[in-house]
Amino acid sequence: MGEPRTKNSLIESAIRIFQQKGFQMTRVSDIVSDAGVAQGTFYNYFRSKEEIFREICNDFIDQVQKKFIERTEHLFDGDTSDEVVKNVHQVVRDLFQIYHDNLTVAELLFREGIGNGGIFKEIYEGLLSLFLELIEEQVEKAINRGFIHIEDAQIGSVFLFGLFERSLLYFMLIQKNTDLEKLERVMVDFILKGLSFDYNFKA
Amino acid sequence: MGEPRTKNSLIESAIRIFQQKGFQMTRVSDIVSDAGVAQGTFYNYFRSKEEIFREICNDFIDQVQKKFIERTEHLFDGDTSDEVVKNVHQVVRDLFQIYHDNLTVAELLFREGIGNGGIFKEIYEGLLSLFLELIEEQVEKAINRGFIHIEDAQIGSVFLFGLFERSLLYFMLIQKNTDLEKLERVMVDFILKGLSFDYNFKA
Amino acid sequence: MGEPRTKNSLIESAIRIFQQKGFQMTRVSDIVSDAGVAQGTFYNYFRSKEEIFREICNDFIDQVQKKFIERTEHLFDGDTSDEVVKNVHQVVRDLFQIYHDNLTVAELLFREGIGNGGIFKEIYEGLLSLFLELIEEQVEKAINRGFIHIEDAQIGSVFLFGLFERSLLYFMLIQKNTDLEKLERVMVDFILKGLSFDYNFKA
Amino acid sequence: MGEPRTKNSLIESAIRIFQQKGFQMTRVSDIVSDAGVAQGTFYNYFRSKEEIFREICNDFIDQVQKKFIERTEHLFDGDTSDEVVKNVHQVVRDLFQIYHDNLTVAELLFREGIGNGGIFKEIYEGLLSLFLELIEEQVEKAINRGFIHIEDAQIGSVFLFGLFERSLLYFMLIQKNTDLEKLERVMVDFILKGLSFDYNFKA
DNA sequence: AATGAATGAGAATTCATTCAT
DNA sequence: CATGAATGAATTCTCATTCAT
Repeated sequence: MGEPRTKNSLIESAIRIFQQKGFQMTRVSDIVSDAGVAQGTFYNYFRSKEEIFREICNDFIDQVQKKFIERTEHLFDGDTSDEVVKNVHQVVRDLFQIYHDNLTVAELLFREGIGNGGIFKEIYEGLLSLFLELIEEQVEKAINRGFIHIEDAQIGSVFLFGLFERSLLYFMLIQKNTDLEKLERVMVDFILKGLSFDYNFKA
Repeated sequence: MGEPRTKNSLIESAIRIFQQKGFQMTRVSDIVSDAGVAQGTFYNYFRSKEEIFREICNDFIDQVQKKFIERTEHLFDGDTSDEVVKNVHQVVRDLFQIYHDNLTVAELLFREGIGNGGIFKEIYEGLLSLFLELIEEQVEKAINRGFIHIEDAQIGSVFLFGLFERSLLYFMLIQKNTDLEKLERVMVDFILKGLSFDYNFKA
Repeated sequence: MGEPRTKNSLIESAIRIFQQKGFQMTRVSDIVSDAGVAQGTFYNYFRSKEEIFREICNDFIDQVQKKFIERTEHLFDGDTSDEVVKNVHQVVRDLFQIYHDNLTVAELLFREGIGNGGIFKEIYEGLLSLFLELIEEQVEKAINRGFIHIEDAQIGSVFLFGLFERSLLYFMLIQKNTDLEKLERVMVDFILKGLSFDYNFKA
Repeated sequence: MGEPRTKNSLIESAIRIFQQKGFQMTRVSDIVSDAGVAQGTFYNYFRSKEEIFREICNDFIDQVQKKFIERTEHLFDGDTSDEVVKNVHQVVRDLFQIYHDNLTVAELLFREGIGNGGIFKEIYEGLLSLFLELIEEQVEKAINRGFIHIEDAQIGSVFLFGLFERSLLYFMLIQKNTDLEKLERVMVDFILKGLSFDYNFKA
């Protein structure tokens, strides 16, 4: 009873190997030998290689989705420009945190989702649309409230998302020594200016 | 002089199938049957499945690389803000054009490059670094000339690249009916404002 | 004294599943899950999957064998044709009964014994020879006593056996609603006439 | 071109091994090593182990079915008892021939069709029903014409079929040295008498 | 006796690549 | 150059059996 040790160690190994070699190139034999169990043991816990991948992603997806919705709702909240700026900072910081806490899986999902021929494209693209919609909604609200100006809210959302996702992964995965506080500061500044934010706005 | 018909038809088929199924999922037999030649014929022209992929990408990479260098060099050229704006527009438009002309291969390289476990990660990441360096150089120059302001040139470059690449692929591949002129306009505006461009600048 | 409950429940489950899926396709895990015990428990009672099958068959075989010998010995007993006819009826009825009482196992053994590649072929073919010998012996005796006439006793025995076994299984398994009394009547009539039985015989 | 040598040798090997070990116990590796080709070669010709089995059976089934229909139609043809007897002989001889010519496959299909858990049960049982129907039809016709007497035509057909199939397989496969002409003679005699055939019949 | 996690040999199938014609 | 049959290494997944608790 309560023997998820084997299962956990399979999951940990799987994450590690998936990240190194990608889903397709990862062999079940790689996972089990990394986990130090027999080939058959794998199939006591997962029906297939795909299933363990889904199981790995699902936690992350649920969490990210929930937090993203939660945070993004308040992206441009505030009655004065100062409050709004503070809020944007807060949201960006929170999203940084989510990614940071789940960096490995985030990368995994990102790569497999973008990568061709994947069964995971659909998962990833589902998330992507959701995020874009949420962002667009906030951008539109802010446009209506009159303190940001951009010709097309949807285009703006794609800019925000691309800028955010790409740089996060770049600075968290490739250029790892980056000062995240600075990144946040520069990002918020860039975004707000890009959106022609009215820094003197008062409700 | 013109490549033999057979080789071209293999390349065309390969591009089509790679794009549909991705590199890993594409079988040499898919390519040859699409091209209407025998299995063995493939190996008269390409040493391996990988080689045809590289050959497909190389043209695109060479071209993109050359044009990117060429164009980017003039990103912020100009003695007045009007001239600079015009130039940025020009560069963005040219890059749009390159992507547009090579959309299929661009997507291919993008997906395989991002996708995990690729032999193509290295190709893609090489390009990425090159582009980031080139952009950073221009951004730095513009900062020094005093008409844009951003705390960190490298971070800014990553923003520019992420924003540009992500939205291009989004609007060219997923939301295909987008008005590209509008996209260009909104993008240039967003970028320049995001970079605190001095719209009244005069050399 | 009574077998332990667990063993019996394993045997019952095994019979059910073997009949549904056949020996090869039945997994030990099917049996144990049907019986509601753990995988390991199976091996406290049976050394292997094969062993439980043998054990299931053995009871039936012993019984059938014993009764078959017992009955067949008296197949054509009797001093008048009436007595002989009555006896043949009795034997046929008894054999019907044995099959009827053990229909599931009879089918199991029949199918696995006929079916190729079986370890059970040998068991089944052993039974088959025994039966054929016993029948032949009786047929020969009857020929010698002069009230049936057939050119070759062995061939006749195979006819009797084929006719009997095939129709029993057909009418008990496939066309289940058949009137068994009628079947008996028609069968005895067919057999005796086929064997040129002398209906006016008197010792 | 015209290289069915490999395919034929695979089929021959498959028949041999299937017969020895049965479908389930036969490994594709057994077949290819018997045929002297590589494992992969098998899959150039057959999609699966099941497919080669079906392909093997189909020829036989088609042939048997066609001839069985053809022959059985004339089972009790004739205007005098002599003619009818001659015809029955002819039909039995023809069916013997069909089985004899395809003995290996006939056995294969018989065993796999009877055997439990098979995908081939359905094929076999389809054939069985067809045959039973055809025989029954003839028996009924003969009853109506008044020269055979049996209480139930269906039961009689099952007797005929069981007797025929079982003894053929017994004497062709197990007791191989049997005199087939004698078998035919004894069988026709047994059948006709069993059916209370009127040996003095005239239309 | 009962448990059920762990085992690992073995099976089917795929597919890039070779090579004789 | 073109062909396409042959190859066989590699991979996923199954399941009877074992054994420590």
